[in-house]
Amino acid sequence: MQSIKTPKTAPSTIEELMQRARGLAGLSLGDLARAANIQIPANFKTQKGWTGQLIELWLGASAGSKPEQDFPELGVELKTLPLSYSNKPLETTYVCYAPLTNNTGVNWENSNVRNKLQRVLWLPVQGEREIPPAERIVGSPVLWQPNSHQNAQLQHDWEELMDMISLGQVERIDATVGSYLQLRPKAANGSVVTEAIGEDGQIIKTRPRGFYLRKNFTQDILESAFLG
DNA sequence: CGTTGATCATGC
DNA sequence: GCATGATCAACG
Repeated sequence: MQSIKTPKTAPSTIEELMQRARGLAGLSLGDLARAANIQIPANFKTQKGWTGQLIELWLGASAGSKPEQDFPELGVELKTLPLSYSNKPLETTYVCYAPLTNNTGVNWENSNVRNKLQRVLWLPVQGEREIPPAERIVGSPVLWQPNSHQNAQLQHDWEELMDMISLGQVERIDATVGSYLQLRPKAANGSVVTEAIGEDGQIIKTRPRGFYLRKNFTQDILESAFLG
């Protein structure tokens, strides 16, 4: 393995970001972890976000739990994407928390979903569970922006879901609603609750929800990128 | 076997 | 509890 090192600063241009990302392609997560002196888990049962955090380190993303893009100055969100042997996504992609109350004035244009998805750097990684994390190979990065059709469908899904949330139907939303986006529980465990709007407009307690991208959608994104 | 709902680690 | 990074695993 060559003498590559983790960057100490964020990339100042998208081209610099892409060069860093392309430099990771073909390397294993074990290569990257060892070079950064990071312990490698045998599986992800207790460290589900390990890959994403490792790649963030290697690309110089600003760590933190702020609800904004990974590279705010570049307007780029970073997402790792676990792929099967046939190069299809093995998991859905988390986008952001879903606001369940105080949504007056929130629209698609100023939504967190749109902000996050305006420009995404996808970094595919082998994801089959039988491949130990250390041996999983990083793929070629894909810089994506939604085309007009994708943007329209995302907006449609977002509006449908947010309408249901605002109309007190959050408990009637399951993961089948939405064609690109879906809404699913997002919490440390089942005892975590937050406020939402109930059927009669009253405040209720419910499990926090997050927006996710369906696998079929992220698969389309990858295929389009590699078909040119 | 694919999807939905549940869950894990971390920082504040 | 919120928000980041996601994958796990029970179930239909």
